[in-house]
Amino acid sequence: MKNKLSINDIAKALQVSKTTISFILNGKAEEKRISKDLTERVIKFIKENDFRPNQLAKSLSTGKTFTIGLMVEKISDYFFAQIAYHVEELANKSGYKIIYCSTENDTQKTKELIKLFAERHVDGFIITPPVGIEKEIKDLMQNDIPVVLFDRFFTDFNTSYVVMDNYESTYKAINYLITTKCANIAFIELESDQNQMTERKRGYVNAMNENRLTPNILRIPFSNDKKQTILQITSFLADNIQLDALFFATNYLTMHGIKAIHNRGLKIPHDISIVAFDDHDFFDIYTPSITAVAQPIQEMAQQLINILLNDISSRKRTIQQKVVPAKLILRDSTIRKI
Amino acid sequence: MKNKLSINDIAKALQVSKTTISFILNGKAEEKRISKDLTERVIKFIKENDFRPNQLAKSLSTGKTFTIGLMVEKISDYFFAQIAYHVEELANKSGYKIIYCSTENDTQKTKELIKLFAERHVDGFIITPPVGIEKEIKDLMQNDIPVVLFDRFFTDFNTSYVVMDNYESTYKAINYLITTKCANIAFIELESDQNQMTERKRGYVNAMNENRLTPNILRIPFSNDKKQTILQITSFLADNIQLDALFFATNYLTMHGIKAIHNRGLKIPHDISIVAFDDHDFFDIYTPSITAVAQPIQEMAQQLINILLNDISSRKRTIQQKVVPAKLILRDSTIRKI
DNA sequence: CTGAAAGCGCTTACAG
DNA sequence: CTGAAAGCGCTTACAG
Repeated sequence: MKNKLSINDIAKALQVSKTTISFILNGKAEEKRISKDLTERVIKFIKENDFRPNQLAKSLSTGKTFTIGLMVEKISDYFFAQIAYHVEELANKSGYKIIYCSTENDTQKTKELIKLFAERHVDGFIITPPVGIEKEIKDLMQNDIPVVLFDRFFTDFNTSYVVMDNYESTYKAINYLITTKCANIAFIELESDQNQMTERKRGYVNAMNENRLTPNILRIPFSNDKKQTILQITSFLADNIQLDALFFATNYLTMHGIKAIHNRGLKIPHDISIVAFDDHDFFDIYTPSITAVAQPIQEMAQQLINILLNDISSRKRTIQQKVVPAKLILRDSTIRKI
Repeated sequence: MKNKLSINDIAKALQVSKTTISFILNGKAEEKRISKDLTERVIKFIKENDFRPNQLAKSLSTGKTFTIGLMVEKISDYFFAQIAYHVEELANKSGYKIIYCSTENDTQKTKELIKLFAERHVDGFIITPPVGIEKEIKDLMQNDIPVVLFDRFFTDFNTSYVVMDNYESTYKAINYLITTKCANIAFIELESDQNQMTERKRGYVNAMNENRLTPNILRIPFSNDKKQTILQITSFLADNIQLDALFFATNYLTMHGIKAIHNRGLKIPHDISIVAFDDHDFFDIYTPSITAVAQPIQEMAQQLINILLNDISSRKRTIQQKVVPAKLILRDSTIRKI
């Protein structure tokens, strides 16, 4: 920005002190009892010259940047991309901008990114935490920087968060499958000990046990690529020909699982029913359409922003925890058997 | 950030001037011939106290924020979400952070957002421009702020950009359909006069004409919701039963088109072949898998960052324009007819 | 009703 | 080899 106007230039041009300009700029003209006449002259000048105060200078002196740090596992994933969209839209309304990054669920990378965002003095953080960053989160909180976790949280200490009801929604979905006469239901998940995953599994296992059915769990390593995952699910299906339903713990697993089901020449839902965790555009279009446990994305975004902005603007930090219910969207991939 | 260390505190604690601290911090110790002994003492102190300079202050005095403004049509769209992922990853390597927003292709909103980003002194812009923001782009350039457009550009004035070869890739895809003996090929597009769309259409029309086939174009209003789009395509199919292939100009149109094809009870590819512009995870999984014109997303992101960072770091602005070739990914939705 | 001055936390030209 | 001082462009407590 070369030769851009500053508050000083205006002060000089108008022969007024910059204090006065600043007050007017910040809508404190009345409060500071600046004369109407002067106020109007200044406003006119500002409009005519399209003056925009330098936000960096403003931030440096007020300590507020009106920037939120959004740290998600991977911005391009359907779920996170949707969250990013809604969070930005809502933040915008309150004058906040979003700076984002993908953690890739990498602990070390995330620690560094938190520091980088803190250096830039973001006003608050929205984070899907990988394991092992408890200390960094605590540091932020001790430094009085608002943080709200989402998608998952730490069970061993208290933070604000917005998560889905992973246990309940999975539990219900499995029970639904059972009402359709499925009995051999497998649970396909990522190898992860984060609570969003363990809760889904707990919902599955409890639903199965309560119905005197035997849980059957396939764990896919994180390091797998697409092809490996498809192969692994394919051979799992070959080894478990009794299966009549699959519950996929993430939407990407569902995508790969569908390929595997094809490889085995099985028909959905006739030979095997499937339910996906996390909805996706795709599931509605696919033939047959796919039953899914849908996260209420817009509501989650709204909660995240509410909690965060509220925390930013209030003087004392509060802990707020929201567990939002999911919605089981019934489609054609689950059908009554026999 | 309460009671955080500043360069002043360090200067006091170590009984050195802050000038010296600043030099050491910026790796200018040797250049400024600071004694090794002092340098080490300072570095040690910084490490021990985990001192991180306030980037706001730094930016205010240097004029550099190491922030890039990414303005896309909609961050949650598959294509833009992928671009966002790669752009951030690449920018990160050079110490840049990304601040993003969705323009929704709204001219007025975009103008305002450009100003908001400029106020924050982003070092450069990556923009998918809606129509009518030529003046704002020119202003940025005149103020010596690097801008690179992508996905589309303005034909009436010179800017840096990275776009796909929309004409050529569509032209080739249509010709491919013709080699599979399709003759009644319709082109389904969004009502848009932006060049990425008009170029795709030009590729279609030329390929048809050169083969003495009659173009048949369906334009979907921007304002349509999902349901309306599906209905519109469904009735188009009913009115044009001679069609043996559809080319969809965007991946969302493809999704809706597939539903419409289902509604009509047509089988892909037996009754009708389809080709999508823009690839999507979904297309590979769908049965039948969908032939698509794939944008080389990672390459585009790389070009965007190369051009922008190069422009940021060089003193004189350059105009760089890259037209990257697309790849026609043949899958099961296009099959030789008869 | 309005302004001079200090401060936010850095950088850097200049001086010795 | 090192430092005092001015400056980046704002805000705000204080004074009159």
